[in-house]
Amino acid sequence: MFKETKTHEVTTDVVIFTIKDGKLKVLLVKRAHEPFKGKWAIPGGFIRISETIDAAALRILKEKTNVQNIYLEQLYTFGDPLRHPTARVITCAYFALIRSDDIVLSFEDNSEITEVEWHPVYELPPLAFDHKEIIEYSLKRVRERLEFCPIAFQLLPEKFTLTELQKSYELILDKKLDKRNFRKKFLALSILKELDECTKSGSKRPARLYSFNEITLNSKRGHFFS
Amino acid sequence: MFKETKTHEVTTDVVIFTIKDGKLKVLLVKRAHEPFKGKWAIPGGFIRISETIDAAALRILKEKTNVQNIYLEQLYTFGDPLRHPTARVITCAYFALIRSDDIVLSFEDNSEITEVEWHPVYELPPLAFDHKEIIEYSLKRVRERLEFCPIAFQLLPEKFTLTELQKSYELILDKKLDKRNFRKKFLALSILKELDECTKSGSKRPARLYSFNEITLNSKRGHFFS
DNA sequence: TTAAATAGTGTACTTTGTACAAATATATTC
DNA sequence: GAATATATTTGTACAAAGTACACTATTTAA
Repeated sequence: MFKETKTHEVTTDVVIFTIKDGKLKVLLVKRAHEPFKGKWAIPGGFIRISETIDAAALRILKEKTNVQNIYLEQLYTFGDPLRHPTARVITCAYFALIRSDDIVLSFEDNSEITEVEWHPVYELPPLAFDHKEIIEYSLKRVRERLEFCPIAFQLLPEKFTLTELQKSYELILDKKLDKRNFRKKFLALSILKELDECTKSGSKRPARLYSFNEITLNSKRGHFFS
Repeated sequence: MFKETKTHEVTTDVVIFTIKDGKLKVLLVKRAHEPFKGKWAIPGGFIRISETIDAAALRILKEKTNVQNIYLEQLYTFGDPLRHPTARVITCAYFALIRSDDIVLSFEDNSEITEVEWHPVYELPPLAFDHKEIIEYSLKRVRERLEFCPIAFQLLPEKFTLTELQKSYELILDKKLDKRNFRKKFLALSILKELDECTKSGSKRPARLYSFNEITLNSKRGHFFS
């Protein structure tokens, strides 16, 4: 069925989420070579022999987006012997949340890849390997996190309106939320700092701007205050 | 610092919990060889080239305890380059919950190990590698699962009293719970089947026996009804 | 029969979540 | 500058879930 190799190869793949053009999107790269040449895939690469897995995931992230200091959490390790058609490759998957503003996607002269692009997570193209499963699982995890911890702020600019915050929740949970209840809950949490500024009205009534108070995140679990 | 190898080695280690003698315990094995010769460790082994990671974890579990069909969940993948003193070994850790009755621990003529024993999780000996961290993290995970899903039944015999059930929660959470509230909550969940039997009074007033209704567990997340 | 041990039970209060509709502030346009 | 369109903002009543808390009942053993 597949070529036996002496050892496993170990990679890390990173599902990178952002909100862009009013949609929840993931970063995909188009593969230059077989297997799955020309297919879209989530960015990934081999873990180097002297680097931690976290460091490898961060390196992959940085190669493609040039961002650091963002929410990055280990998701799950996928190791079906048949997930790669020609070798035994175990991948330790991560997911990340970033703000898409001022991010310039890049290849870094990487001949492995012919394109890098944001794709709406609810309208994905056919994907290489088991990457569809990995994205679905990371979406599930992000939703779970959202229940306990306002990680959505990783997707928002420094200053944001309550409507923008709610919109990010709705995009991730893929359902409408009640405006009054959403505000009540968030204001009760006292993790929002009400600013003296308002939107300079791109349209209609200006909205109050908020920022997040400092939050200590434990990336291994994603709870408040570790 | 450590010998460079061409590739990573990939293992799986399994934290196996049980309740025995009124204590929450984990299964440890004593290592026969270096590194960490003579030190206690959680059972583990290399993932074979054609087996899934789940299958490898299950194999390790079966080698030591001869049980199957129990709750086994992937925990986290630990990959610090310094976690193993002489090689680069990435380990995909799992945890399992089993009933300790009628379990015969075994080596299977394994020269890697000189002893197999249950150890109270709150009084651990010095452990090999990063196994202390792995056990601590799995304890944290078991506690999280307990909030959503009655996985504690994996630790109990087929028929049990509410006091026994509560005791298992108290051992895992490491705190006392209120008897009335505990009972109210569980009976409201309607996942318990009240039996017509009582304990044949090993002591004092006999207690009603219960069993669990069939529950569909999704081991990747551990929620009710997948 | 009495004492000791464990099993079993209910109520008031607090907190959290949910359903739901009207008034307000600005920009645009006529 | 008046009217209109659009997005912002606000509160209350009800339901559900969690928490604190103390006494009675049944059995065994002395």
